[in-house]
Amino acid sequence: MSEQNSSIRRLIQLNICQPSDISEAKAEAERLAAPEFVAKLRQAERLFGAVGDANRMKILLLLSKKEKCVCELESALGMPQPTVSHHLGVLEQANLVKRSKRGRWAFYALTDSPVLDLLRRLT
Amino acid sequence: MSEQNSSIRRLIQLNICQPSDISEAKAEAERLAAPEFVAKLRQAERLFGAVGDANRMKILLLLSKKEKCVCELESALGMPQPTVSHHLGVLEQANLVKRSKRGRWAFYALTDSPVLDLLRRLT
DNA sequence: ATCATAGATTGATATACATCGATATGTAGA
DNA sequence: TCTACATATCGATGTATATCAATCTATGAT
Repeated sequence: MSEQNSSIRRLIQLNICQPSDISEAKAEAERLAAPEFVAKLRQAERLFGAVGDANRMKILLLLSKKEKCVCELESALGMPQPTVSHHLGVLEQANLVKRSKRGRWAFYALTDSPVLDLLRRLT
Repeated sequence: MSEQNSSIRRLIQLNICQPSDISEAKAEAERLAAPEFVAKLRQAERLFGAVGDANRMKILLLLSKKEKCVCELESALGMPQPTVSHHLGVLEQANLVKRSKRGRWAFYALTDSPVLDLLRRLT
């Protein structure tokens, strides 16, 4: 609340920013560091981290038209099954896809996350 | 176009999916692998990768009210200056913030990216 | 019950990335 | 020009994550 470094004292002296700016930022930072908020950030990290990979984006876009099983994705993307499975796991943890097992097959379908709308806008 | 693995042949035989599904997925996958699209994916990776970090999200949220210089962020977040500078660099590369140098200070302000709207929705 | 098979998990390896001390760069004031 | 200083960059280190061969699990078919 009080320990300001010299740079900031100078910022205030030179009227580049107001003391209120500094204390407001400190207060906001405290809010961002609260355990409750940290949990939200972790979830957002998982979400953004999950889409932030080209191969997973490809998977999401492939699932846009219709749900698919692992072997379909494996074949379409030309990547080994464990790799596909791994990425699907990450996407599932982030709640971007949901799995439904039917017989031997595991079908993955998109959930309706706002992140997916954004992904489509961006690509 | 033709080399289907046995799993897929069985999927079709059992009428779990149509051959057209497979060829459509292949076509879509080819589109996703095109150099032009790969560039888009790389840019999206940079963007999602940039927001997909708790510290950088904190920075973005702190900048929401008003642009700030490095030392303000350093003080508010209690992290060393090179770390803050590094994160701001990542955010700048992703076009999420823009830098304006004023005297000795470097002020960073948010751009108006749709990702930021999403971040606010999620937190 | 046994076998074949779709997919998950494991484990090893490589690569990417966060962190942050040390140092370089550029700017302002004297 | 010299000094102080805000920020950027470098470099070393630790940690996380992608990839994929090998293996395990679970399910359906015979």
